[in-house]
Amino acid sequence: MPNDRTPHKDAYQMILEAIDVGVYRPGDRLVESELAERFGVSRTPVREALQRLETQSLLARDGRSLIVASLDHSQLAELYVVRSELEGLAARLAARHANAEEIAVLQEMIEDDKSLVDQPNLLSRANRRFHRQIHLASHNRYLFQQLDLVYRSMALMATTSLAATGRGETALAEHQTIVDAIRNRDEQAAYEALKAHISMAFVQRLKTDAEAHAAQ
Amino acid sequence: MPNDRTPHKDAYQMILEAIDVGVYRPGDRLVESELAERFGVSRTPVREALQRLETQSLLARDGRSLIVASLDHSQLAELYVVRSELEGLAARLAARHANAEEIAVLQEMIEDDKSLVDQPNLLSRANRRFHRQIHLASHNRYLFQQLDLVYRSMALMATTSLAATGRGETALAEHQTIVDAIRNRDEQAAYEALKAHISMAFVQRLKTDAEAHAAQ
DNA sequence: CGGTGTACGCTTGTATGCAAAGCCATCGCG
DNA sequence: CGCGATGGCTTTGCATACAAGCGTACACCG
Repeated sequence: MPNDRTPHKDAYQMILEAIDVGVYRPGDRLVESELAERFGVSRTPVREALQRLETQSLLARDGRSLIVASLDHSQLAELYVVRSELEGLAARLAARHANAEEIAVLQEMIEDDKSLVDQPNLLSRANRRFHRQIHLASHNRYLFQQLDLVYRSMALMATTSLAATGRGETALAEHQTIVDAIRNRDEQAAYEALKAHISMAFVQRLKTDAEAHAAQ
Repeated sequence: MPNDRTPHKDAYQMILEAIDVGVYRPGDRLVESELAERFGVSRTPVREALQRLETQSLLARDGRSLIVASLDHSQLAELYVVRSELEGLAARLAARHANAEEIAVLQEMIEDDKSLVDQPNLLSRANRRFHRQIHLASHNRYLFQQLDLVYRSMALMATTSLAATGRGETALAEHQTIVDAIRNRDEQAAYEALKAHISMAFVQRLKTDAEAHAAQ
């Protein structure tokens, strides 16, 4: 366990990270006293963290206790529909509202990320940063918040879909298309480019999941 | 001790309702011990409820304490942009996925609501039910959840925009247009009709707020 | 007279104890 | 031999006690 002696960021952050990293996987049961001991705090902050995670649908109730939520196929599809629309909206608004500095940052991110195409995990993190920057550039805090929720739910998916060979390069090219559209203030093009990007990611995920399922 | 007879639904529900009804108004500070006494429970469940409400942005931090969040003009505008897009998506998906029974319910709601046009408060509740039914008819639980969040935030707006004279009738006519589009499986028409409906509601709200502001 | 420091009180954050409710296992009876 | 009921253990939910931080007000000193 990394940073154990750190002045306890927050029970919430720690549990969230544990789920994100995969210490706890969908379906696992979370016991308050167990988590309390693991993180060296009492049950109270753990309880509060668990309830917050429950309201965000990262945890679900199984009888009386809480388990890590899991996404079945239809839930995955539903999530992508919502994500697609929200990301599209973010792109549209970013094309309308982003300032020159924000666009510059987006462009720099693409340049920087080119060196990461062979490291799926790092690329995945960079990818999140890129999308997050677009969300911010929309200058709409509700949209940002809703997209944050979507990304939290995506933490329940085990693997990154960027691990597939060639996906990294393709994704970066798509990112470039999106940034170009934003720079040109072409809202419709930005909207469509981002929706297409998400669609590609979804296709990739379905393929990856199918392979993982076949491998079992 | 007020409200002692209620079989303690939940601290969460009770505080939410108190905000909804207007017992606590935007900007009001919420003190744990005070709420605990008012609702006849200890601080622990109150704390948990407050944190849940905070994650939903109904409460905001002011230094160390929590206050009821308030919506300034730009936040209102941002919220409506997101709401508009999500409701539009819900209409589109409802046109695609709603079954005959759900459409029948929507139609019945319109008929029933015709008797309420002169009672803004009742009409407001009925209006929520109608929209909620569309959200359900989308058969997308993430969309439903996100829209639920949006409606929670709207609880921070004091008055209903349906109180304006004639707005009730107009709104019901718009509802009919939406249901017709859904019945005809015309996704684009449903999308546009709902977006137009939300746009009208937004215009009405801006007018209402302007009047309220002038009256001060 | 004004500014700064200190002390007190209010409020939040955390820990722990206690009660109630499931769940599982085992035992008894059909 | 199987099914059901009962008892104990595990775990959650709530209450309360305790500690720590922040703001404020008052007093003292410059």
